[in-house]
Amino acid sequence: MATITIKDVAREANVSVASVSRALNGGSGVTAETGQRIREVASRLRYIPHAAARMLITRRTNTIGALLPDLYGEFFSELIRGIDLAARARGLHLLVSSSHDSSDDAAAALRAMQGRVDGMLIMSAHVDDAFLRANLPEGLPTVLINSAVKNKAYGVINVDNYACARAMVKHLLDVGHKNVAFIAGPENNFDAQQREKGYRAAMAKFASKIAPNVVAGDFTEEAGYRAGQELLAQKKRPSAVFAANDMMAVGCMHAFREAGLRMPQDIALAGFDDIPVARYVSPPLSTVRVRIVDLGRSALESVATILENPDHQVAVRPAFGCEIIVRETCGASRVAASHKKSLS
Amino acid sequence: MATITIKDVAREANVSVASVSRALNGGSGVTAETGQRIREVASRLRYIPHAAARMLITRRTNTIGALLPDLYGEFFSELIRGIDLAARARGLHLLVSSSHDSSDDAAAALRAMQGRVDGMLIMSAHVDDAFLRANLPEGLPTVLINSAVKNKAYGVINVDNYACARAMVKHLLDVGHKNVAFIAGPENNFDAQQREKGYRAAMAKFASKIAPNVVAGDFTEEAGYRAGQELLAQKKRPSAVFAANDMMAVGCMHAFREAGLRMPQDIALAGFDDIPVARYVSPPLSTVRVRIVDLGRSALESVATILENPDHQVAVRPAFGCEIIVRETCGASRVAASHKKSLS
DNA sequence: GGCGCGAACGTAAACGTTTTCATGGCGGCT
DNA sequence: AGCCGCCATGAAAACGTTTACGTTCGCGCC
Repeated sequence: MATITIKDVAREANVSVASVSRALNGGSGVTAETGQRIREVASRLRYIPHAAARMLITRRTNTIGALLPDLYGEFFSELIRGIDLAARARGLHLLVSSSHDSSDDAAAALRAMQGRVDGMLIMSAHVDDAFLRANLPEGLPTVLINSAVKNKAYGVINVDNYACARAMVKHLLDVGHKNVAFIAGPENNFDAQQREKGYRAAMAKFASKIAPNVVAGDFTEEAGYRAGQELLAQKKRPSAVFAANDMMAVGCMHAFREAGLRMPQDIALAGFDDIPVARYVSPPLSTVRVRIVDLGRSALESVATILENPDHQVAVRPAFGCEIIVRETCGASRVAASHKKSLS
Repeated sequence: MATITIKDVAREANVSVASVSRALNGGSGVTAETGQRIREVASRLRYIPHAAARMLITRRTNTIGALLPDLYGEFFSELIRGIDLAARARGLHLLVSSSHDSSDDAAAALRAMQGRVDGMLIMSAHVDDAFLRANLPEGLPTVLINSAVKNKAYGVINVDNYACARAMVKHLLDVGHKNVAFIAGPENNFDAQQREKGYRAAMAKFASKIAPNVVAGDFTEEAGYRAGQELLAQKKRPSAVFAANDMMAVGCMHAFREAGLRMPQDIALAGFDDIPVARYVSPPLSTVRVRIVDLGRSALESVATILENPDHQVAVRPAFGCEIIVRETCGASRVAASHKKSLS
């Protein structure tokens, strides 16, 4: 209970507190012999430096804050895992604040972290330039994850939604589908916007004769279900549907099956995210996978880099790649092989 | 850049630092008028108290640490969400350290948190009584999640795996299956042990003529697949199989389907956890659901309670209940209704 | 042998709060 | 009118480190 301080160690080892500090930190400035003795005493006494006192004088918390939105399960845990892994590798601590749903909520969470962190990792839909300027102390190293904000003051790491969506649409066209429709995500969602842009770009480039066919959605299974019904009701039913995320694809799948359609024979389907469920629906869903662990890891390394050399201008990390996961719903030829692989 | 301190506020408001401190914290001991003026100046100057300095003098970090193992995605994020929600409601911060796979790893993570937290939330397979005594400073409020450790010094919150497994087995017996087999989890896993005990208890009580039939597993899909094959190779094939978790149930399902068996007509199947995938496999998997968010929330409240009145003896919270989710694989009669409900 | 220099170590200031204690003023009671 | 006590306020100590700056000592070189 009686917390023991550096003074206790100093007294027990017959040295001054300064020497104890030197021995335990740098190690330079003390004899190898005394250093040894001090360390010995310290561990015998189970001395643990008072973190707050150290922070106070050092002006370093060795902690990074992570501000995350109310995230879908799988994505969240993978992201945290990546961040945490990288943080521990660098001896940094991780202060998290997740599941805030309003802008005010996020602002409060952000302010609460003030002074407890050396840098911030922020991922949130509510975050824009004004928000950051209002709630972030200037000079605090900050990296934005999946954000549309473009400001020299912040690092940004984004998934290359545009290129990935484009690639998936191209794939669908390549395997023979002409009339590819798209189920959009929430309007104000940056990921969703980029994916839609990717869809439109691919259509414009590789299927210029077909008009883009976009129906509304909001990333929920429910919306996917409705969008599926809407697409089936169209005069000219699309031959393939690309949903802006897997949840909507799953909902869409229900609508198709309800209508008695087989996939991919009657209609093809693809999603985005490769959530675990994608493998287990039947037929297994073709989708686009993002390496989320790497995203988190990279985000942390980025903020750590800024931390280490503040002069160094904020490096905008290259956007992250994804990979096309070919399962059964997209009607590609190499179905069997791909499916087996994805199960192993 | 120039961080502004309480002194700056004091000077600007023509008061002493003591008054500023009082005005910003308790509010008592200072005129309403001066208090107002001070708060005004503080917010104009965008003053934010230096957390470390406050911790140093207060000996309170207002932070609790969470030590978590390498957890399966869904479970992890739900748990964190619950913890985080409760923490923010109480104005506490959350320092997380996850995905450590060895005991040494966990010890290092634990030690690194020393002095940065007021209390700990620990969930890990590697944690036993000796480990805690060696790595945890005595007197640090600690709550263990899903742990077999019984020590008056720590709070413990467990899922009632035993009762839930027992209930599921009873359900399988109730709907007419006689010969219920069990696929076990890892031997050293506490959850797995409890679930197996629940299985054995239910069999002993409600199907005393049938010998328990347990095959080995380790919570992976792969193990479930092998266990499924093993069960099919038995002289007398079981009429129902209860897997210790959903992942193994899914693997088992693959084995059954590979053998041309239909579920539930030819053989029934049930899992544990209600991971999202359970709804999407076909046929949808009957399983046992645990309210993980509540588990996390409750764990945090528990440690916060200890924090607030240290005298109060550590309350061992009652174990958490679960619910039986009846879908299609268990062959119960009310399939349609239940399925519809679970999708809504 | 003295002088200077570097290494080992000690002293004390500084970090930004909270909190205890002292001080002064003001109002109410006798 | 005088005194007591309360309340707002200020001064200063304390929290446990790190680090700049002295001080001492030993050693090599002139």
